[in-house]
Amino acid sequence: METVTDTPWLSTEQQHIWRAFLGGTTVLTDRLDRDLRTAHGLSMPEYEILVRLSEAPDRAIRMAELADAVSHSRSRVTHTIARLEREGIVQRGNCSDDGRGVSAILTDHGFSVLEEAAHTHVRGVNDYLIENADPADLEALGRIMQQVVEQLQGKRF
Amino acid sequence: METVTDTPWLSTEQQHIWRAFLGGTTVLTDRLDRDLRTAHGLSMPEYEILVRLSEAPDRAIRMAELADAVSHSRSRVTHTIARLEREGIVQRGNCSDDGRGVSAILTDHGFSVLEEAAHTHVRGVNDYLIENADPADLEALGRIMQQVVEQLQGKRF
DNA sequence: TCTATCTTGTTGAATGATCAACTACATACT
DNA sequence: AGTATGTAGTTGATCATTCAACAAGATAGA
Repeated sequence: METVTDTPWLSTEQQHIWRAFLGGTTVLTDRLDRDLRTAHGLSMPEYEILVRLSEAPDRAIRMAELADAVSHSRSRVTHTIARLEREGIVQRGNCSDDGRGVSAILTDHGFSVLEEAAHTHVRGVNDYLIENADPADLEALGRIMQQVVEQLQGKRF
Repeated sequence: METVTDTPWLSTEQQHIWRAFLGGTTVLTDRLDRDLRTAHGLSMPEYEILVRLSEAPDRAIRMAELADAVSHSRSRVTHTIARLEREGIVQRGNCSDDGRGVSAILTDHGFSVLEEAAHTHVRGVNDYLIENADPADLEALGRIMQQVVEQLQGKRF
């Protein structure tokens, strides 16, 4: 007899979907990461950060806000920004309103690195994912992942 | 004028889908990984390996084959199996037919660890992903990711 | 004001992943 | 047989991520 605490095992079909998802995300992110690295010396998480900065007013975002935007820990963002700073791609600045605050700012050099990297990345997303998928299926993908984000975003436990 | 080498920039809608995908996979895998870690001391990549082993004849798979199955590098699998071996979850064995071959074998203890972890993992997949998605959308997800796997699988360059 | 508590961001150690170099066995060719 | 090339797996160094601990400023309440 079933109780509410029983584990709801996946159907065969659901297992196939889940494995395709796992395998697909792995090979896709690996490939996009590799393309960016070899052509521009940028990892995908780094690229994501630069994209956010490039879109922000003054190309600057506070560390905590940036961490939330890309769903990384604060510590991770600190380390990543430190690396990017060493390469002259971003710089740090203080916040006027909050004495604790630190902003990451995209430099001009960083912006041009990003502009070049964007070609590689967008071409990859297009070729590996979008090009081979039915547009209706892509919309379904968007709906599902949007739902996942809204459900889990920010919830650590 | 456009040429064949121009970068095909994404439409606004495609950008939304892509960002939802990135954010969704990040929070989903983070959450599933955290659940497994806190409850069973296993990472998700480790869990994936144990699942493959549990389904194989004699609960054993050769290192290279295992690496391919989970899309990890050989080196990574070597290190991961070394860790799992230290914990008594897998053990190594030689291949009868190939002098170079090494098999990873799931131990009885490893199997029972996996059995328990499976409850946590499957519940997570169900609650975070499957439960909140339209079944037709899930099928679309499966189609897309299957396509991605087939296109990129094994291609390093 | 004084205190307690929360938030921000950083630090350094420990863990895990990547990369290049290497050993050993297998396969193919002469 | 002998040689060359390919494949399996490991190793250790380097790099990135996580985690716990911390310092400093913000906020709220007595």
